[in-house]
Amino acid sequence: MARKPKPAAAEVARPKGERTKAHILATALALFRERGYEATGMRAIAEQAGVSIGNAYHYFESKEHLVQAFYAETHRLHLEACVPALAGVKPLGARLAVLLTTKIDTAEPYHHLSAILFRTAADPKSPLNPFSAASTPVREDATQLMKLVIEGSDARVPADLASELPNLLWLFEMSVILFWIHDDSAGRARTRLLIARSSELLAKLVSLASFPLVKGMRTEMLELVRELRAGAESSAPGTPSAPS
Amino acid sequence: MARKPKPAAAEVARPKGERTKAHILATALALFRERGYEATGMRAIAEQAGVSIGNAYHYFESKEHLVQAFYAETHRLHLEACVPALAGVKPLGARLAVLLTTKIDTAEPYHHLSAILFRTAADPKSPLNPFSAASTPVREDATQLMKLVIEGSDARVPADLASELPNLLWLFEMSVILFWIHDDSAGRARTRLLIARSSELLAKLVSLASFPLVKGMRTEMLELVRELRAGAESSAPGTPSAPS
DNA sequence: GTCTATAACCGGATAGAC
DNA sequence: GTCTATCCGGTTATAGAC
Repeated sequence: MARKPKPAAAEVARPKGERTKAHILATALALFRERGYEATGMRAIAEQAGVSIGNAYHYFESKEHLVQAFYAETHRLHLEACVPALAGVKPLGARLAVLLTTKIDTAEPYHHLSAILFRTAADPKSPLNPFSAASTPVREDATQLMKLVIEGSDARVPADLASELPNLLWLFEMSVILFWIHDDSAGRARTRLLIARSSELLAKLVSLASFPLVKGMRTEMLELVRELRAGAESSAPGTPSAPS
Repeated sequence: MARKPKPAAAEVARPKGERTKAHILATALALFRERGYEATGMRAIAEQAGVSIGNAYHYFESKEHLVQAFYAETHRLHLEACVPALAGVKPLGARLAVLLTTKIDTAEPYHHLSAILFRTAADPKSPLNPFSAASTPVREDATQLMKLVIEGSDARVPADLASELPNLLWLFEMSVILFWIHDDSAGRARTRLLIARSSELLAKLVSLASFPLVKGMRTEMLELVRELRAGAESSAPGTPSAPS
């Protein structure tokens, strides 16, 4: 019953054609970067990678799935840049600004690719959309990082707000990225202005959340968010909510 | 020098092939509604409309442009439903809810088509994206309606906020529509919940905007919005801004 | 110069053999 | 897992008709 003779040790390290997959992805990203997404055909990718079209489709369901794979990679890059940059920074506003700035800096080489990714955000059926089940791991990673930003700060966050804040700030992050995609100013100056100011504003808002005048609204808003999430049974688990 | 003999009166009414264009659009919308966007081919549209493919492309640059044309039409429907429904309603929150509810009700038959439209919102290059120059007239119409909602209410809005509020609330409207697109609950119950509660919350926020604690933030936020718009020279004139 | 039609193109995606 | 051959549908080139 010895099903797998296993030729030698240390062969588990590269599960067969995993190399091929990584190679195709790397080739695709390079070509996207050089020529742009639209101008790069699947035929060109396959040829450059030294495989056939059919083989490329064996590893990636579609051209857009190549972009999704790239998305996972940029998050890794973001993590590497963001976490060290956060060291020693305590105010919430400043930490938020660090997260967002490192985000747009690490993603800069793929500015136009990000637009492709975001294009699918509105399509409920696409597996690439950030609210879909398929994107859950990436979304979780992103909110996890946001949680680190909050908890590492010296801001006092009320308990009820604390549990939702990472999700709410992730939505804010998505908004900033959407703005960035449309931003063609030199050095993305407009996005940087937006980040600097809105981060401070949001931090101030959080610090004000316990004051009597604002507290009622905070409670109402959080209750709404909870109810909306509760209503999402069959739909995607991660629930988008509106800005307040 | 009589350049145009003008055969008879009332011939200016139908400028030639305008009928054909309208007919193609109507046919396309019907087919989209019956079979869905993806499942409806340009060949099928042309055939059903009794024209050739080439002719269809003479009137509409692309399949997506058919969707843009539909968008203009839904706004007309929205207007017809919204304006009468606003009569007699004075509180800002209620008026906002009326605008949003009539919006999703009139657009309901084209729920999945709206997703197609929104898909392009992230693509800076697409003429269909709501922030683009090509979409300016439609966006203006929408903010104009929002202005009517605000000015017809009994809410007291500070002057500096008043000039920006229509634009800000238009962004809010876009967010609600994005939520609606992803909402597959029965009767769009979750979107209706979102509309009812968030409209009230926003109205409350506006009424609080003059209180000392909040006033500073209001000023800062409005200044940021103005600066962002000022920085948008070469880009689209209508500038998206972040939620606060 | 505005409208209409036919035939091809092009590129993403699939079928099925090896 | 890898390939070749093919499909399919949006789009374009181009020529003729009003």
